[in-house]
Amino acid sequence: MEQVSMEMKKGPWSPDEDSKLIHFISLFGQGRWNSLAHVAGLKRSGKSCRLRWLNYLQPNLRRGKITPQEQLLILLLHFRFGNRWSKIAENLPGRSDNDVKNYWRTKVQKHAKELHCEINSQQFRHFLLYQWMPSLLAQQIPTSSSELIVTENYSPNNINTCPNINVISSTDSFVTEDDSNIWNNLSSFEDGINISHDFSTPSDMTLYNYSSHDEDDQYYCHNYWASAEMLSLDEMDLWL
DNA sequence: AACTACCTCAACCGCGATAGC
DNA sequence: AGCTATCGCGGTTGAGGTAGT
Repeated sequence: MEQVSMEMKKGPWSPDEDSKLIHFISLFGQGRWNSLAHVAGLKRSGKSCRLRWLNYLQPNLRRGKITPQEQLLILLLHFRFGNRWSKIAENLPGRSDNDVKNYWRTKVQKHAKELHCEINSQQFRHFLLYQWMPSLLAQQIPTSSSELIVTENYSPNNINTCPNINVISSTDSFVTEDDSNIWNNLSSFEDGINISHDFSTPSDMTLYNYSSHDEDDQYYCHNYWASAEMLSLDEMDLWL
């Protein structure tokens, strides 16, 4: 049983508590959080110690705003995993499940509210797939043009299921180290989805192709062709 | 400068799963 | 097998910061 809550300190952690926790984790490692809190002389629950460590103190945590690449990945992975924040966070090095959850709540849910639609509705799903995600993608593409056009060329009726998809990330001219990491992380998808890089595409035109997956086990395929002047969107016309 | 609204994110809570006895 | 302790996850809250008026 957790220790009686009235004995426990709550609220923000002090620098002294942080350094105690860090010190004792360096001595004994993570886990056995209640014992750790006790031996460290912290008047905190084991739960509180664990949370403080995982979400704030552990090394290699990334600070600052969620990048467009990370946002895109969160949206993609949410199609795949739903509200399984820790699962999504596994694919975002340096981000905790709390970070992902906070992003979803403060940005995505807020946007759904502004659009007056349910977060899980087909309408909002289409907004994510055909407006938000292309715009995030566009932010990753170096462009000399100040004007970036996003066109929509799809029919909801053409959304097909697809059990086995190759996902081509981009040409080498656009692949940054971060991009590579993100798309490689996607290769951890199961169910036959894999990622590959296509370096044969002309350097002025990039094919972005990804799949998503909803709660009804439907796969959706999407292609983006992007150049410096234009980002066009087309629904992949395949059904296997 | 003061007030308000909004945003961010750290931290808490409840609950289910798991481990250990 | 059953009980208890602990862990981990997802949902939620609220303090503090910031932008707008």
